[in-house]
Amino acid sequence: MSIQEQNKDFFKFKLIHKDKNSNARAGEITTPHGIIKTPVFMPVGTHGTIKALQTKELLEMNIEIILSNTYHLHLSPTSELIKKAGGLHKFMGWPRPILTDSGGFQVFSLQKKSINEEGAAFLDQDGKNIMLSPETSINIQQNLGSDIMMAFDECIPYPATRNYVEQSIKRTHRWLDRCIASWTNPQQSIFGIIQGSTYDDYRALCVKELTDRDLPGYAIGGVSVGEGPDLMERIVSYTAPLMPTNRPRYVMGVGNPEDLVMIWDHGIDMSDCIIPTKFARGGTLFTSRGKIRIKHRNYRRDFFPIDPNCNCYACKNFTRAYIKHLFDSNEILGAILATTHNIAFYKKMAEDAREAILSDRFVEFKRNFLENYNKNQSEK
RNA sequence: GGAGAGGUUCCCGAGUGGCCAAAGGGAUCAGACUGUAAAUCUGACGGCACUGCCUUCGAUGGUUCGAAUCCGUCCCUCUCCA
Repeated sequence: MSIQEQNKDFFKFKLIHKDKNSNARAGEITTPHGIIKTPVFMPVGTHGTIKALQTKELLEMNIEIILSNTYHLHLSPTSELIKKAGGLHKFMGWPRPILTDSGGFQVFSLQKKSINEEGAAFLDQDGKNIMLSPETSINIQQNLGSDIMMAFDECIPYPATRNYVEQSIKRTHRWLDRCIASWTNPQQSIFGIIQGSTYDDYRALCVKELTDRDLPGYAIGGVSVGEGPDLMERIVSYTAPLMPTNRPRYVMGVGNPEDLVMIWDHGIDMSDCIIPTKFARGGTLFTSRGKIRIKHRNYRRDFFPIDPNCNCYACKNFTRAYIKHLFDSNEILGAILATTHNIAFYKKMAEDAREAILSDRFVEFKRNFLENYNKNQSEK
């Protein structure tokens, strides 16, 4: 019996509506910790916290699901400790759904590592050896108690040769079977990850291999690894239609606001990205008129909110001049308000997209969004 | 009044004869960031007709092929003793 069949009492995806003029779709995911309306953007909380935000603020913003990370929580404080604390939800005071990445991205992003059939070996900052395998990754994620676990994969760097990609995806599929074999808790779903780099046939092969396993959800991985926006869209637009319509489709690690409307257009339901939180801490804020760099001199006497069209706490109560001042003074509240706004902006985007899809206006929504979003840039 | 220490590019602060337009911080300005080793990182930061030239290391006058660096004089700060 497949994982999907075994955990269908705990995990459901309902496709509510498909936009008539695009591939965009609106749905609903039911998990043990609550319902997620799609399309959804998942803020990233690698270390068990969305940097600069309190969980109560995320709840107030109606964030429905967050992402956390196997690798980092394994290093510290360890998944055993979190299990003792009652699981990650309880440990971090987050009652809603959590998706955990498997550590597969760290196989791509961290410098000191090696990969073999067994798994991936990392050298951590203290020079300690860290081994992550399909079994340890799933075991850690089960200790964390996330609602959605990601299969342990190799996120293939760009560019990659056909030969490398072929060897890598075969190994990732063997790893997937080992992940499935390690799975014990029907309340936790496992999503498989489609790799294949920029090669259509390998992407298609991965979709087939994964759907043969009948998993509760499927993700497109190995994008936003340096291939650029055009290739990313090509991969997503080719791969998404091959994916089952009755399962959530997740694009990992994406992206900019432009990327989000792009992937939604191609029928993607879920995505996550560090951009809104990380950019916020660097002073880049997203608005309906494009990005602004709040540290720039011209915001010194700007007494308007970050985005006049935004209803977030930061925009309702503070001016650009004040937030610039906080950044200039290196005050932590600057990062807090900036992150609050960026997360609210992404949340509103997803809500607006969903509303548009439900009334078959996604194409118009996307056009209007991009037109406004690019205005700022062209005015400069 | 006496003894001592010191004045360096926006600020702090290295530099005691050439490799010095002058280390390193800070500030400032700009950029980057896509399943987070990031409240981080990178670049610019005297001027210009810019593989070179000009101005700059308290002021001024010297020594020297060559001075922020050595010498004279002056101005100013700080510490201690009266």
